Amino acid sequence: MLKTFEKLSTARQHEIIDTTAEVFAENGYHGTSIPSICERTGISVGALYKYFKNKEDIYVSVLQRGIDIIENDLYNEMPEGETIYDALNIIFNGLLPFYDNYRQYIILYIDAGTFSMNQFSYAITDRLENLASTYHIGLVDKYKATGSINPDIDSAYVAYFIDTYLTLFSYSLVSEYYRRRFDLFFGLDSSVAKNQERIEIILKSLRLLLE
Amino acid sequence: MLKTFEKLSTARQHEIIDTTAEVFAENGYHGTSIPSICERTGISVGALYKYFKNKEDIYVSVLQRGIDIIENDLYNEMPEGETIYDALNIIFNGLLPFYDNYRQYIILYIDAGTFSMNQFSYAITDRLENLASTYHIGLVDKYKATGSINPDIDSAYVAYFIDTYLTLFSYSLVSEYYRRRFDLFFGLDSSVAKNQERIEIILKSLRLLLE
Amino acid sequence: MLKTFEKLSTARQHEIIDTTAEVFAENGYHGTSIPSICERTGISVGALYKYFKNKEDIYVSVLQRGIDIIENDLYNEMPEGETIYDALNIIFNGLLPFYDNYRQYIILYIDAGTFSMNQFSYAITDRLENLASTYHIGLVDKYKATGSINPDIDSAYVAYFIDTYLTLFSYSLVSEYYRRRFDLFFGLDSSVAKNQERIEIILKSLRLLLE
Amino acid sequence: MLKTFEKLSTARQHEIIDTTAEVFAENGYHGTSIPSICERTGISVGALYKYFKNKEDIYVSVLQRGIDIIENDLYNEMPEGETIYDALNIIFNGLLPFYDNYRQYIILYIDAGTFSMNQFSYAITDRLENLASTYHIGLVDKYKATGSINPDIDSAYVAYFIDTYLTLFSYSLVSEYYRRRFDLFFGLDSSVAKNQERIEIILKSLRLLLE
DNA sequence: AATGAATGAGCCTTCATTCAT
DNA sequence: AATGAATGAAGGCTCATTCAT
Repeated sequence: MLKTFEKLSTARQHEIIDTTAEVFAENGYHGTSIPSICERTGISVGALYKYFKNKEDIYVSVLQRGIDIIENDLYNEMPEGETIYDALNIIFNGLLPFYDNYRQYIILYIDAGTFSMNQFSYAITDRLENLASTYHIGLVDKYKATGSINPDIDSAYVAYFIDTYLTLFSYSLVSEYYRRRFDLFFGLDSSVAKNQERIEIILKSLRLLLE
Repeated sequence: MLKTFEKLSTARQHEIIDTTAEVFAENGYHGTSIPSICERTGISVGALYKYFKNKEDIYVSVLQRGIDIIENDLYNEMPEGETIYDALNIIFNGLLPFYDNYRQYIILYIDAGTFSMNQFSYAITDRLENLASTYHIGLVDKYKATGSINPDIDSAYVAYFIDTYLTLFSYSLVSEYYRRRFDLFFGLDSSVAKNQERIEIILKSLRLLLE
Repeated sequence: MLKTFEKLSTARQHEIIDTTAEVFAENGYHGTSIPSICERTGISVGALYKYFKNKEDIYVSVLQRGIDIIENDLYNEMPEGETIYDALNIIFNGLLPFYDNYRQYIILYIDAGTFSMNQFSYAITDRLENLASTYHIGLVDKYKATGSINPDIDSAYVAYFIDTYLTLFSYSLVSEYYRRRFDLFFGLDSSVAKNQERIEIILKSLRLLLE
Repeated sequence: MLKTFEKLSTARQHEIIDTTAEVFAENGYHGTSIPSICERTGISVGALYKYFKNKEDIYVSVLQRGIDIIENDLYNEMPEGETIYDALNIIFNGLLPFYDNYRQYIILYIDAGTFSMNQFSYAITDRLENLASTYHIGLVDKYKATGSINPDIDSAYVAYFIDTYLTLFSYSLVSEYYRRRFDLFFGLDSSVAKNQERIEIILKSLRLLLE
């Protein structure tokens, strides 16, 4: 027999989880109360506890949904591009609409790296981390083949480099802290700088160091 | 009139704050209770509220102390080294003893990048972020002068690159999440890999991309 | 129109009530939840509330069934025996199989004597208490007639004496408390003593004081 | 350092526990809510949880106090009396003022025999049960010595007999159920019968069967 | 200056009961 | 007739903060 929650329409399930993710993103796990989730989702306390076992189960479900989204929206296909820089351009720009729709998941993704969230690392570790390393190493290998990157360099090094910049750029999209950190290095004024501008700097940086 | 807390000996002040930092690091801001701080520090509730205005004030004081330590222990002087790689070797290895003494502050430093901690950004932003960018740009400039790095490249790019790797390595010292992420890229087994090994990979990576 | 519950086969009705009685026996009235009853009986919440008005009604139905059983299984016929001691031997030993099948009702019978269950007294008082006194007074009168008991003693005194020992023995079958109390008086080791042994002590006791 | 509760005056401690005992007696363990205890004792929830670890701890403390009282008020000294019947007369009548002051503890004492309270038997078993058996066996032995009771009968049998009648009389003082059971046997009208009358019947009963 | 007892709002969770399907 | 999703009050317990001593 299906779990109660799984009997809801997929759209409704997503709506509930995405909204809940927002609340967790805004306040953190411990800072989020069950009533506040109920209020935002329009679900009664009783119903919520029919849907999920407890607060931890709610959080894990949110994290799983986040990974699903990242998997489907970000890592589903390799971008087409003449050189790896074209490809990276597409990837970085692709983050912007993702950010518009699902910024809460980027936030939770940062939270997941936090020490006090270690108890949840089991819930994301297996799937998410593999995803990024596999994807980026694949990307590098692909462009090694087309000659736009030096084939003598171990792909892992390049892939880690790219992933790192991508990760910190994602962080900067939602965290004032990471945004200021970036802007400070490159002399940008955080209150007016545009993400487009930041992407250009990053791409230039990648090019500079990879070529 | 002096704040009550400041009348304590400096050593006692540090002892209290460092211990409190541990508790916050372990449980996060919302997950930390005042009674748990009192228990760990051996201070009575009444005294704690004489020392600090409220929970938020305690947290801010902890963050300030963290920056003091980082400033004094990590960024106080440029390492001596023939090439920039020698210098970086010293810097990365210098993190290990720092980690032994003050890992709680690294954890709090990660927490600070979290969205739900944005309310505390003001308390660290001004000092800490400047510190890192100034230091690393200075470092790069210094070694540009000695010729061990290409003077045509804008120092900001190199400095950001170095700072990024340093930051993520710090994170990996305390966060399972970041540790696994790194290990996954480079095919290390997280349960046995040593930090020394990770530092070598990072230094090789820096060298590879900078030379 | 018949109550919905009464349209079920008698066997099914008994099955449901006996199982529900188990749950109430294990956890007490307030400690028993409707969902736990549904789970154990395999009945849906909706159905349960079609069968019974509310939790109180369920409990009362269980108590009524308990009295039915006691009436039919324990007090339906006088035991045949040469002397009253033979008869009592049969009665006490008859409790053991009853206990195997319906221990939950003995438990509920103890609960019923509890102050906080006074609200349910009405549901059992009228039938159950009369049953025991009538039966035991009848028993005594019968054996007075056969000469195995002194006819000058008021039957009520003897009957109450017998009923008391029978009641406390029943209690000891299900309650650790009453079992230990008995064993302590007679120097038995609760962890190994057998019910057969206890019955013998009781019968000896009755004989000693009645003869 | 003393527990917070133990810093209160003994009178206040007793006041709190005795009142709490009343609430538990009226509603049973599961039927009693923490707020209801707070309301009746005039203590705040926070204070209550400073005094006691949790609900179970409160209950156990109440049980312990009950045993203290029983020990000091009921079993502290052997009654003086020419024959054992004089002594028993004193004992049974001694229950009446005890009942006036501490009826709640008699109720809890009944509850303790309940199956769903088995989890608490550890808290009373060791002290209370020994108390009664030791006392009554001692009583019987004493009067065997003075010749008012047949010295050939094993004291345990007589003591258990006495204790049983005493126990059920106590029960009848607080439980409608046990009161009616007694009255039914002896043809009393529960609505008008006096305890004095019941004591006389019991004493006559003891005399009848012991002599 | 220091203590820790006291408060009661708020936490997570479960409950008896209703009602649309 | 039967299901089980939904409700929200109430459960036990912890918390940040105050204040009398």
